This record gives sequence, C-alpha cells and structure tokens, in this order.
Amino acid sequence: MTKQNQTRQKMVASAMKLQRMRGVSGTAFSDVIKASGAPRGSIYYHFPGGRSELSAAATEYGVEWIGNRLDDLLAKGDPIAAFDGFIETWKEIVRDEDYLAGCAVAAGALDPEPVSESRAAAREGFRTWEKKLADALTAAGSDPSSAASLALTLISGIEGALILVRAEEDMRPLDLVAGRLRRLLELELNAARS
Amino acid sequence: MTKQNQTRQKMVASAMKLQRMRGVSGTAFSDVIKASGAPRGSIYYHFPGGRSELSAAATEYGVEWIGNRLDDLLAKGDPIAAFDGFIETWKEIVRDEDYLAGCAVAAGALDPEPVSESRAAAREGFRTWEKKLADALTAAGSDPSSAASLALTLISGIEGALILVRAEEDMRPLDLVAGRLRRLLELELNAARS
DNA sequence: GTCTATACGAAGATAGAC
DNA sequence: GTCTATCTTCGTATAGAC
Repeated sequence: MTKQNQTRQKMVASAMKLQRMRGVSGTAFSDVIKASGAPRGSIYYHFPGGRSELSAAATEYGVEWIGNRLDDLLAKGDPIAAFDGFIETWKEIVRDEDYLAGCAVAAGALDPEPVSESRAAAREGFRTWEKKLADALTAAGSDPSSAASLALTLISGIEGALILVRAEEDMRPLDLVAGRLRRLLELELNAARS
Repeated sequence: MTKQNQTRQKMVASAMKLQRMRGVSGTAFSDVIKASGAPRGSIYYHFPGGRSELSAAATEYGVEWIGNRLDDLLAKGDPIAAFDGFIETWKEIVRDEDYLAGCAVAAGALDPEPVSESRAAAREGFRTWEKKLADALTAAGSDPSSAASLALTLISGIEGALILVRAEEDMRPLDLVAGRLRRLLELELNAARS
C-alpha cells in the first residue's frame, strides 16, 4: 500500500468509527485528524471533494466492514449461527464505545444534506447486506420473496434496536429483539424444511 | 395559552419537525427561527439553557406526539388495527418530507453529545411507547413478558425500517417490514387465544 | 504529501436597549 | 418579550511554501 493510501485509509477508518458515535454532521475533520493521527495538511490532498467525500468513503467502509463479517459468518452455511455471530459483532461494537455507538451506515443514511453521497452509499450498502442475507436464506431453502422480506426485517430490527440501545445506554433492547428475530428465523427455516 | 407559551410551542414544534429530517446536531437555531417564524431575539428568553434545552424539548414533544396517536389507535381495543394505523401514521410523516424524514425521538437518541438531555428524553419516550404497546398486547391476552419483547421488536423494526426508507428514498422497506411485523403480531394474539 | 497561514461563514451565546 | 449588536468558537476551504 502506498503512503497516500495508508494515510487515507487511516482517516477513513477513523471517520467510520466516529460516524458510528457522532453521525455524519457531528464528525468534523478535526476529530478525524485527532483520532487517526493523520497530518492536518493532507486532508484536501486525499479528499479533494472535502468533507462530503470523506463521509461517503467512511460510509462505504462501514458497508464493507460489516459486509465482510457477514460473508465470514454466512460462509459456514448455518444461517442461525450466522445470525448469532452477527448479533455478537454488534454487541462488541456497542460495548467498545460504552453504548454510544451505532451503525456507521445508518449514520450515512441520516446525513442531513438534501443530496448526499453518504446516503447513496448507505442505500447501496443496505441492498448489498440484504442480498447476502436473502441469498443465504434462499440457499437454506427459503422462498426467495419471503427471504427478501425476512432479510429486510432482520436488518431493520437490528438497526432499530441499536437506536434503543443507545437511548437506554444498555444492551437489553438488542438482546430482547435479537431473541425475537432469531425465533422468526428459525420459523422460516423450519417451514422451508417441511 | 400565554404568548410566551405560544411562541415557545411554535419553536418546539418546528424543532421537532426539523429534527426528524436533520437530526439534533443538524438543526440550528436559525433553522428553527426560519421554520417557526418566531422572533430571533426571544430564543434565550424561552430557552435559557440554549440549544440543548430546545432539542430536549423537541424530543419530548416528539414522544408526546407519537404517544398521543398511539393512545388514540390503541383505545379501540384492536391491536392489529392499531398497528396498521401506526404504520400509516409513519408513512404520512415520511411522505410529507419526500422520504427524508424519520423519527424525531430516534434523532434525540442519536444526539452526539456525550451527555444529552435529548437522549434522556428519548429513553423515557421509548419506554413510554413500549409500555403502551405492551399493555395493549397484555390486555389482548398476551403473556406480559412476551408482550414486552414483542413491543420492543415492533418499535425497533419500525425505527430501523425508517432508516432504510430514508436510504432508499422509497417506502418499500417499511411496507415489507410492516407486513412481517404484522404477521408476528397476529401470531402472538392467536397464540394468546388458544 | 504535508505544512502554515488565512479567509470565510455559520452557529452558539451574552449584554443591554426598547 | 423581543431587538440589535457583538463576541467567540468552530468548521470548511483555499493558497502557496517546502
């Protein structure tokens, strides 16, 4: 990796993490510089498009980060175990930031700008995640159209629970919602088998 | 209502609506002034605590606003019909802002400030909503502990779907998720009856 | 690739007049 | 209750040196 890409990548990774906590409009260049240790003077060298380019890249990186975990978890062919692992991943993220972190991609979707590259990246990201999940469910025997709506429901349920967790500053909402969603998943896969 | 309260209330209502679109950190005093038509010079008269006092009041008002609709819908004693009406309420909110609005209370929960009155208001609000729903489910015959987790799942699912709707700038995610959640609700109430 | 200096605007907040 | 003026801080962005 070239030095350009190293520095740029450090900034993107830090911006993604900050975005989980502070959202797009709450994450300033100065915060990213501080967190990443990247040099102040190189911001507009790496991100000629300015702040919006950085937040879009951060959102894309968040998509990729979760997408990779999803791939790893789903590769083993057991959707239920993958779901459990996915929930555990989210719990680690949240715990690491004392319940004040959510999803960087959701943050991208909530970018206040009326036209936003971050929101576009979030849209693509959610579609990608949805497809990964739906494909895995279909492979496990689920009806394709049912798999699509279930994938969407799982993602929505988790994203919503992350907001409640933040409000409560406690893991309980995610635990309870995850339990419900897991049973929904079991139901779907049992129905598929019969 | 005194003039003080009239002006203050106009500001709070406008701030709540802006918060749905732009979040807490994206909603400035100047935006609220413009949207509400309230006089510039009276901000710190009505909100001595400044911006954080306004956003907390806006979040509380969002809690109340949705809470009132929930009360109306649940008063008829049919949780399924209430659910349908609740979804319709959200669709109206979203449609009115061309898919770029979400939940003002979720926005309060996502306030970037490490210690936040808005987040505290969101926490209380979610608990209040959860209790209203859970009580209605219990009244319809559901087991109390099951009702609690279902209420949480419904709220989370809707909150998450609102984020996906914003990302897609399309109602599809909410429609599909609502369909799934509705069936979950039917299942619960049928089980309660048997 | 990175630095400093600088310009600019936006936003929060306070003081004192009316 | 509301106004204007003012202060300050912060964040984005550009220019030009190294």
